[in-house]
Amino acid sequence: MERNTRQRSAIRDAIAQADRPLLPQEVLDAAQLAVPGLGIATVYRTLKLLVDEGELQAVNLPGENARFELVGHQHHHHFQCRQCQRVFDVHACPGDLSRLAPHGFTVEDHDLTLYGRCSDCARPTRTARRVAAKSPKSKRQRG
Amino acid sequence: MERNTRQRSAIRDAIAQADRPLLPQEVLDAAQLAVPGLGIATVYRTLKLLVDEGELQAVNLPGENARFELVGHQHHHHFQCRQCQRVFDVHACPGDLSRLAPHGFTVEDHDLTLYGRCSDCARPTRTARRVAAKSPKSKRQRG
DNA sequence: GTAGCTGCAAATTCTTTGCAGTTGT
DNA sequence: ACAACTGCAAAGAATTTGCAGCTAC
Repeated sequence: MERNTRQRSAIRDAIAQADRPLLPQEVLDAAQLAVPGLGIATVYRTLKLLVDEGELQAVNLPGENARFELVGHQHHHHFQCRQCQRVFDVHACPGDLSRLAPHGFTVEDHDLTLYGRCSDCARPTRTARRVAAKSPKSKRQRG
Repeated sequence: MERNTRQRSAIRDAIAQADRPLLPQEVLDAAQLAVPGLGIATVYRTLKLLVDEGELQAVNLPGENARFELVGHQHHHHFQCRQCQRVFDVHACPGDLSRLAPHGFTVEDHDLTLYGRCSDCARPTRTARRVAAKSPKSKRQRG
């Protein structure tokens, strides 16, 4: 049976209180405020467990490490700001995309990621653009 | 100035002759047929170089390692078969998706991946479903 | 001849796993 | 009690990098 430990609560809380999907390292940083000794291995183990239970879902953006968020809303997509690199939920969906697939292919699902500027970074020239730097930079493609 | 080596030609050819985006390891396997001593480091270095030159583009699917293909066609998307795991190009596009973004957000681009069954694997009950297994299985999420 | 390229191996980064000790229930 | 959980460190996998030798041009 699943236990209720300080570590697990801290990890749950960190994700529940975030307004966007978090990287495992971000989860660790946040959860360590409550449980200083928390290790990254526990974070990974707990994330996997909570995903398997259906409490969390992984958000995999191209060229980025997996992020995690509460399931809450069913089908939705994501938006990544090209300036601050943060990822936001998009609760809209283009709908049925079966027509896009080649003949003979069956479409069961889809993933969509929008790229651009978030409202904080979109401001033209007025306010100095703040670079949030909440998410560590990635190292792979699409940089 | 860029040189024309056996290794580089083999890597170019491997990708040019593939009918789908290839993983670095798949590029290595294919290119080693022409240049047996080829090392994986050279493949990575060459892929990065060719991407920077605009000759190749990286195809990043959620939870999968990056694949590489010729640029050729501009904007297109991808389809991954949930049975054989192979990835195919989709030359259709849903078009402008700005409307999906939250207020204040600016959409500059998008990535779309369709999931389902490819024409080989879609067959209902008739032909036995062949599991291609051309692409090594990944280990991360969405498995 | 020399700068670019290559293979090898070591280094990095992200994630998983083995193990012994800790802790919910 | 006892299995689940945890931290640590080692193991793995994917990718990058240092370096000395090779090779196009």
